[in-house]
Formats: sequence, C-alpha cells, structure tokens
Amino acid sequence: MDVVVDQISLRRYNLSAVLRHLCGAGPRSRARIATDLGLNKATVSSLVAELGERGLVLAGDVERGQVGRPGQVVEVDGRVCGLGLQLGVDHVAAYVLDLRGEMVSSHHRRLDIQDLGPAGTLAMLAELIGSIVGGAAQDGRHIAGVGVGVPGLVESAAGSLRIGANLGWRDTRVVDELVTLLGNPEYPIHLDNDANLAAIAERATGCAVGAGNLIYLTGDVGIGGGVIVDGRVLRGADGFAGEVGHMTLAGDGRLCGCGRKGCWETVAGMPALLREIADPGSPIADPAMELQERLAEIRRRAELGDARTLRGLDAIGTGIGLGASVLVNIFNPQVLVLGGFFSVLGDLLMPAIQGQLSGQVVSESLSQCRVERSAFPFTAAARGGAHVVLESVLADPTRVPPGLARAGGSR
Amino acid sequence: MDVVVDQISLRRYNLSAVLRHLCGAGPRSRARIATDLGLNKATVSSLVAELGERGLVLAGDVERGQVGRPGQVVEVDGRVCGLGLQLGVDHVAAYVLDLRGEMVSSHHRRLDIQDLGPAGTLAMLAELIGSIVGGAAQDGRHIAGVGVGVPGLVESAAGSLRIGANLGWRDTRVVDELVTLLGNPEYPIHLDNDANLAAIAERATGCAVGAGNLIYLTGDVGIGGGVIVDGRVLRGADGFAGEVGHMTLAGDGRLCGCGRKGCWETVAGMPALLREIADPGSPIADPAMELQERLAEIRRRAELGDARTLRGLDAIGTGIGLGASVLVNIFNPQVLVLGGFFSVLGDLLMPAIQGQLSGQVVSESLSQCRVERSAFPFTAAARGGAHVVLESVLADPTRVPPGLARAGGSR
DNA sequence: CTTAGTTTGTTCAATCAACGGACAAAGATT
DNA sequence: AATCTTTGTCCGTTGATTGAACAAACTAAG
Repeated sequence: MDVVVDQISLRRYNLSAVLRHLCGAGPRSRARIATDLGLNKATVSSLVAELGERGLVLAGDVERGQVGRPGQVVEVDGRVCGLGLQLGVDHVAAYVLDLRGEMVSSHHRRLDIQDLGPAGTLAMLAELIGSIVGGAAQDGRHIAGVGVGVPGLVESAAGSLRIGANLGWRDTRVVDELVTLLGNPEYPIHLDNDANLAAIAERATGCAVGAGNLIYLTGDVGIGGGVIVDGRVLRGADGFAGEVGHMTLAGDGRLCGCGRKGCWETVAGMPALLREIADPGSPIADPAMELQERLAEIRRRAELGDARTLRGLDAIGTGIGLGASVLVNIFNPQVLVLGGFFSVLGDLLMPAIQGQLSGQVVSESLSQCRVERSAFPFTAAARGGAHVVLESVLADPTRVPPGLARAGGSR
Repeated sequence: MDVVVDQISLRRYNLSAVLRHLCGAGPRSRARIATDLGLNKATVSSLVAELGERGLVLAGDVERGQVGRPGQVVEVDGRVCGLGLQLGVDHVAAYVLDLRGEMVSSHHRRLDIQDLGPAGTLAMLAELIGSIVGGAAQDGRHIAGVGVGVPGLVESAAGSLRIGANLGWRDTRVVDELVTLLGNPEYPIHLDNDANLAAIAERATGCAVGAGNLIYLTGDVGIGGGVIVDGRVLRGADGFAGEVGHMTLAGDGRLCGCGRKGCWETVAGMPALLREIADPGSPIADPAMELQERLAEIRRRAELGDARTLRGLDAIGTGIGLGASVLVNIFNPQVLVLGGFFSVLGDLLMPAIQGQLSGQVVSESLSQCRVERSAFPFTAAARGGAHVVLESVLADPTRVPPGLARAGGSR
C-alpha cells in the first residue's frame, strides 16, 4: 500500500545521497560533502564511516586548501561492480563497470541464436556470467548484480521476454532460467529491453550525461526505442512502452515484419536503406555480409559521391527524422541519441534528420533538441545493464553487506 | 542539488501518507490506519493530532466492530479546498473541490477572448478568483491554492504561456500578472496546459481512477494531449511535452494551422469532421453555431442513418485511432481518455477507433488499453486545476498552517 | 619562531520521530 | 459479573540528525 518512512529508511536515503554525490561530483572531503548536501558535518562523518564499512568508499589523498587544516578526501571504492550483458541476434557483449564509472573488463562472443535456441543460449549466457563473476571475485571485486538486455517486448518486473521477434523467442522466462542455471546466486539478475538499457548508458556516461529526458533509437533491422522521462525509464502500464518502431507513419506503406503496414521501421530500418541504395541480389544486400563491412561499403560509396547512395541516405535520414519529429513533439527531450547504424552513418544521415526536425517540431522555436550519435553504437545496452545494477546500489547502499571493508582491494 | 532527508521531512512524509490514505481509502479509526500503513498506533495518534490542528482531518462517528472497544473514526476535513480554472476561447470554468473529493461550487462565464485581450481577460480572471476565494472564506473554507489551465505551450514552472495559438496569446506571464492583480495573495497560483490538467482530473475522480499511465486527448479544433507516466504528468525537458496534435501522420496531408503539413489534427480535429460531413457554407459548418448545438445536430443525423455523416464519423474515428495507436505503442497506457467532442460523440466514433487500435498496436495481444469517454468532456481541466492544489496539500500537509483547527467549520 | 586565523573532522549532549509495551477505556460475549 | 477483544494514550527506549565545543593540522603574518 502506501509507503511509509521510518528512521532506517531515512538513514538509507542519506547514505544514498552521499554516495550518489560522490559518484556524480567526484572525490571530496567530508566537510565539503556536508556543505554541498546541507547536512551536518557530524552526520556526514557517520554516513561516510558506514559507507566505508560496506566497501563503497575509501580514504583518498589529503587535499590542501589555501588555508586551514587539509581535508581527507573521500572517494568511491571501485570494488563494487555491475555486470551488464547484451544479447543480439549473432553475438553477446558483456561489460563490468565499477562504481567509479570505469570499465573493468569487456567480453564479446559470437553465437548463432538460431542454432542454439533459447535453452542453449541461456546455458551459454549463464556460463559466461558465472566465469565473469568468478574472475571478478579473484580480483577482489564484488559483482552486485547482473543486468541483461534483449531486443523485444520485455516484462521487466517478471524477468520475462514476452515477444522477441528478432531472436525468435516467445514467453521466455530469462531471469528464472538464469537463476536456476546459476544455482540461485546471491546477486540479483535484472532483465530489460535493450533500447531501455542503452538509453540508461548514454545518460550515465555517454553522450547524454545529465539529461533527464532523452530518447535512444536503436538503428538495426528494426528501430527500438528507449525513453527516459525525468530520469526514469518509461515503461508504461505493462512494461511495453517505447515500441516506436511500429508507429504507423506511412499510411500507404509497405508490409512490416510485425504483419502491419506502414510501420516506421519499414521506412527507416536497414532493409529500407538497402532497398534504396542497391538492387535486390546485389552483393551489398547479401544477408551473409558482415554488418560492419556493409556499413563500411556504404560509407565508401557515399564518400565517392555515388548519387544513388547519397539519395538513399537522404531518404532514410528523412524517414528517421519523420519519426523522430513525432517523438520530439511528444516527449520534448533534451537529447535524441542515434544508436546502431544510425550512429555509424550518423554524419551522412544527420542533415536530413535535422532538416525534418526543424521543420516538424512545434516547440523548435522555443527549445532545441540535440541530436547525438551514440557513444557506444552497438554495446550501449550491455553498459546500461551494468549501470542498472550500479544504480540499485546507489539507491540503496545497504544492499551491499558490510564486511567488504578492508579486504585488501587490489591484488 | 541532491535532496537530503532530515527528521522534519520524515514527519512531513508520514503526515502525507496518513492524509493520502484517508483520502484514498476513506474514513477509518487510528488503529486501522496503523495496520494499513504499517505504522505504530502511537505514531498514528500523533500524526492524526497534528493533521487535526491543521484543519485537515476531524473526528467522525464512532464505529462499532463485532467485539472490542469501538473506534473513533478519523475523516478528511472538507474545509481545505482547491480552486481550478480553465480558460477556453469563449468561456472560463471554475471549480472548487475539497479534500474529500466533493465539488463545493462551480462557476461558468462566457467571455470573448479576442475582444478582451490578455490584459482584460486576466483582470476578469483575477476578479473571479478573488470573489470565489472570498466567498469560500465566508463559508469557513480555506482555498489552499489556484490551478489554471490554458490551451497552448505552457512553461509551468515559470507560470508562463509561451504560445497560445487558439487564444492568440504569446509569452504571457499569466501567474505573475494574476499575482499582481490579486495583490500577492497568500495562496499559490499554478499554471498548466489544459490537457495536462484534464488528465489529472480523470485520474483523480474521472474515468481513469487509479491508472498510473494514461493519455487524455482534448477533442477540439485541435488535439491536445495530456500524458501521465507512472502517476506524474509528462513534461519533458522544457515543459512542452505532449504536443500530440502536431505529430506528422499524413505525409500527403493538408496544411495545419501551425504552418506545417499533415499534422494529426488536420485529419481528426473538428474542422476535419465538418469537412467530411458537410459542404463549405452549409449551416452546420457555420463558425457562429454553438458547439453543443452543432454536436447535437451531428448526432441527430447519425441516428437518422445519414450515410455521409456516418461515413464522416467513421473517417474521423479512423483518424483518431491512427494517432491513438501511435501513442499507445509509445506509452502502453492503461487508459486512453477521449475529451471534448471525441467524448460527446464517443459512442459514434468508438468502433472506428477501436478498430484502428486493435490493428495497429504491437502489444495488443498481451495487454489491452481501455478507451474511455471523458467523465467531464469540457470541464476536466478546471477540475484538474483544483486537484493539483489538493495534491500539493496531500504531498505536504504542513503547507496548511495550523490554527484552522476549531474554527467552527459550518457557516 | 611565534601567534593568530582558518578549516577539518570528531566527540558529546540535545532534540525529535518512531516504536514497543503497558494500560485504561469501552464495548461484546459468556 | 467475569472474560475477551479492540482502541487509543502514555512512557521509556531506540536511533538518526544536529549544534556546539574542541583538538588537529595547516597558512599567513609579524
């Protein structure tokens, strides 16, 4: 029912405030934290002591000011980490990030989802998670949780992928399966839509740092959307919000993979681009071609001034901009982040996108929405998964048990 | 910077929890509140006492259970009220609602915005506010604040209407003007977009009670959108979110009042309906005709089975459904509320709307979005303005100064 | 080198909110 | 009349934040 507050949650909240402040604003003395946050120095001392016991902060350098006693800098401890994974149709990426915001390790594996099927893929995922967590422990690090991103309609609270069209999965209880395979690990596992996680990553350390309202677009076969509203992921009533790729924008449009007609992805996804710039059967449209190679080839043609390629990019950019203008009208975000191939080819697509936005957005004269190319075009979701874990620690530092205190840290 | 909690805000939060619980769940004994909220009986007694001193709750009947000592029921005091106003192109509506959720009074005035201009209109508004507040005080009631809804791009935090196309206003500092005209009243004045307020009203007491995610559409000359995400109004970076009427949905579309082409309102607004069902110059398309009369005439024709009218309603319903499906895909709301003429003609439009939605929404197979006709087709915004005020009292009961305690209540 | 001034961080008593237990009040049941 | 049940208050305890005092550590000026 209604959430009520007692003194324990008050303490928790202030622990969170101090830790979050250190993460966001950087290392500083206790006295500085106190004035920054409006807390009493004594309170901050007490809070910092508890955070230290939990292995979340440690003593840093001594900082001399102009006059007066130098301060003992408190800084975030890098031992507590989040593990994020991103499952794509042909690969899996994993990142370990620590609370300081630094990347501890990254892992990439190719795999054939079709071949492995859900069970085989999840077994492989579980094994990967297990080995990363084990390796981190040997390094004296503590994985506080795992965040997994998958493309499709995800019921995040239930840890279930309801419809994963691209993976060919349906009603897969990903979290339950992984928990079983890993033998009920002590760390929690969180499942989310890949675009949501990507948006979180861009906001945390990417090209949208500090933006409370942003939209991330995955440029892939389809177009996925991750929307952050006032700092929180837009989920909707059942967690299915953000299905921007299937907005009906072209009434006269062609058939979409979802069975409907005129979906946005049909005019701005990768197949649409290939249709524009190449005849069917031409080598560049060969499904077997590596994505990176295909994008490199498109860029080569564009830079040589190939008219059809340039026209095609302009058309796709206009298509992207058309849908983007709808979203910007609705959400009035600070930033629109282009992911996937939208980002890789971003410089070529940008003029058309910007043209659409400035022509179609109502509030354009009052406020401008920045359009940015993703800082991590194909790996943002994995990083976002790690950030979800780290955010849960920031929101409730008492989730990390005390005792990690003076474990030695570095090896 | 970061918000920090001390014991005062802890108290505030729990006062809020108790008051909100009473508003939402109805009158009940202290003991019942304690078990409902998980608070200690002693704590609840203390909280209730303070709420009583502030004139927010009062002692009700004695409630006998099966056995044991009867409980003293605590109920919400109706003396604290919110005043909401809604400014339309040709009228202003005002509602006073009390914390119990009951309507204390309503006021309607016709006015010619064009004729009065911003200054004259605001003077009239101020006078209306003053007289209502004065009248309420004589009734022993306390107006805790004023919420004003206007159509257009509103910067709510600044209390400014940036672009009010229908009113013909631009960069009007509504709140500042009213505060000056009213001589710095002690109650705060809040300005918001009318669709936002309407959404709040429907969620508070209308057809979307309890829905954390909903979309309100004003069916007017244009289409305004008010979106609630996880219980909070979607504002975006600058407060201009929700401009759904100017989504570009019809690429080949006709010119919109905003200067662009293919906006949603051009295919589903009132002018589009009139274009479909009547020739230019026909009496029903006469701008001088009263809206209510026009709607009645359309209904008459539809019920007589006039083919053109039925075709037109179907076309407009399809147009509404087209844009609605885009919104439902993006937001995954529990409820979509139709306001204005969408609501009045709702029964006639619904088949086409529902048809579009079931055909165009991706998650339709997993979760269904209810479509409802507004409970207050043309006055929801005024009610919503009052609810904003009441919500601010619920969020922080200490805003109401103590001393209203035993002032006598009834007149 | 000494002294004054500044800033940091800890200690300690005070304050305040919530809590648990005890208890009186008020009624139903036997 | 005795017992049981429930309500609401009282009171001492717990725990978190706070303000003031103070020692520590350093700079700047004389």
